[in-house]
Amino acid sequence: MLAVERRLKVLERVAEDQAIEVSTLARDFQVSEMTIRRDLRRLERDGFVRRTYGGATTHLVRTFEVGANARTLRHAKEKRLIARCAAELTVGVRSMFLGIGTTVEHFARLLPVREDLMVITPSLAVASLLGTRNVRVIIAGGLVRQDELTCIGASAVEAVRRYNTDTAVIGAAGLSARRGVTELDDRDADVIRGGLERTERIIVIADGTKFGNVAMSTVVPVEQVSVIVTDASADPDEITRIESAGCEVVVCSAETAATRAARNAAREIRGSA
Amino acid sequence: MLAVERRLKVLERVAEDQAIEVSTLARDFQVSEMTIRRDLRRLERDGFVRRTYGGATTHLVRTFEVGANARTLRHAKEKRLIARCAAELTVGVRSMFLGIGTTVEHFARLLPVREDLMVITPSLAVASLLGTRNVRVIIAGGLVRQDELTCIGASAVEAVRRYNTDTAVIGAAGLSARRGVTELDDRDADVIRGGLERTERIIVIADGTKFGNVAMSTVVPVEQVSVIVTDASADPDEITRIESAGCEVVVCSAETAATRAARNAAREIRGSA
DNA sequence: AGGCAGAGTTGAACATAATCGAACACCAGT
DNA sequence: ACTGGTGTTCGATTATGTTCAACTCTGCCT
Repeated sequence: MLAVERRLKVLERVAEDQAIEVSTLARDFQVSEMTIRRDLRRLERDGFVRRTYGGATTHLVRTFEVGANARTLRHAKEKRLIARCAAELTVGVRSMFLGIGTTVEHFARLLPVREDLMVITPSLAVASLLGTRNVRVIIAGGLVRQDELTCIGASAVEAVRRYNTDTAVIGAAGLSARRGVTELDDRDADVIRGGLERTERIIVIADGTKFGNVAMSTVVPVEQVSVIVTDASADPDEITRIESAGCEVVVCSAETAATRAARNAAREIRGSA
Repeated sequence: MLAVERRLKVLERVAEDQAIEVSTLARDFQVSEMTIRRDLRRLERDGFVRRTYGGATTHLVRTFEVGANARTLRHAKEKRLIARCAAELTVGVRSMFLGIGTTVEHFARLLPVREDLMVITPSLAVASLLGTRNVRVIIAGGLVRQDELTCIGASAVEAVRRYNTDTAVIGAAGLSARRGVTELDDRDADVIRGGLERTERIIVIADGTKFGNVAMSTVVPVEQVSVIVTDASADPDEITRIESAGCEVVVCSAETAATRAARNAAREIRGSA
């Protein structure tokens, strides 16, 4: 195989899988890992892929798939689990505000696509994810935050405040009964707060490690949150405190997800018959 | 077998397989590799194939079914060349409007990063590309067009019209003296037109295949365009017509790009010394 | 939390293999 | 003898593989 041909195929694989390992490519193309690294370096130089430790990801969709970076990888299993549970809570919702962060991105990936669904978000990653599928997406607009690729600033806040939504699904850097839902970046917090202004129901999705954390900016107190979806690793005491503040907490487990998946599959089969 | 006959068959093989090795051809035609190289060199000179290390590929690279990435790869070499030339025209520019399309994405990839640069764009891809680097990016906002991931609609138009820019760099689906810069989607055209409203200089980047094309929506007549950057494959007659309308046309060639690269390298070496 | 060890990954440097093109020799047909 | 095509040789270039010290990540231990 020609070198150029291989490079093209490597790019094809990266684009297909969103993220791929050097070792896998080396095995599949029957060349040394060093060669793959050189190919990837070249593709990166030309801006086609993004190099990561041990592999590469597509440039645009950096956060789409597990393996993109350490943060996305972290608790990916839990996040997917949570995202799947949360997706079931939004059946029938017509308009949604989606926040930012890897958990929300997982949610966006697992959201069943419906043509009549309208989504507004300040996250470029979420917008890209849903925009390529059959969902009407509105992106906030405004200044793009460098590391997270989220829209921030006055015009972003103004944009998200214009829309009335049935449900908002947001992530959280910290989650506690005392300080509520907190974010690390106050500019992000401003925008999310704006998105929550005209929504009927707030769903927070956060893995267990976020419980008890307090980040700098409070987005919303738990009293205003309808449901928090998390996994079994969440601190039970904090859950109790949050629940006593009047906020429902749903703890997902692998079994319930599996059960639900089976049920959904059965429903689909019935539906298509 | 006659030499001309063999050359024809070589071309056939290249077209058939998209990419093929010199060694394979030499074996199949029972001639030395040197002869095949001479054949390929000749075919390349005449524009039929593209020579690569160890073989040759079709000029149109490959037809991938990878969605957006396939399109990005088409004429990628020309687009990179054009993008690199255009990047040199924007040295010192402080604020820029960037349009949509793969050529503009290439431009965004190859744009030298400067912290004092401000970019406004309706393209999620461009925003993602530059947002991860050290550039201040403003994304238009509004409805996200499904297949292209561009911001469209009234609020997107409104957003891009708010900013004053030194230079606008846009692509084109079609480019002709009669109909000017044209786009396929009128909603995209509306947004781009908005972005051009408050700019001092309009640069159009388009590979040669766009010359003479007319797409549905006219974005801007050539009279208002400052510079068009293209490659050597552009129709010379159309270039003449456009130039007589008062618009400068820069035709990039690999040599000038190579020369420039060498010059830049020399400058860097001198600079770092 | 934080430090540490070990496994895995990286890129530089060097070695090897494949490929390239220039130059020259050869051959057939004119 | 001239021309166009071809094969061969050889130094230069390019691609690839290997080794190794440095680095990164992860999980374990405190």
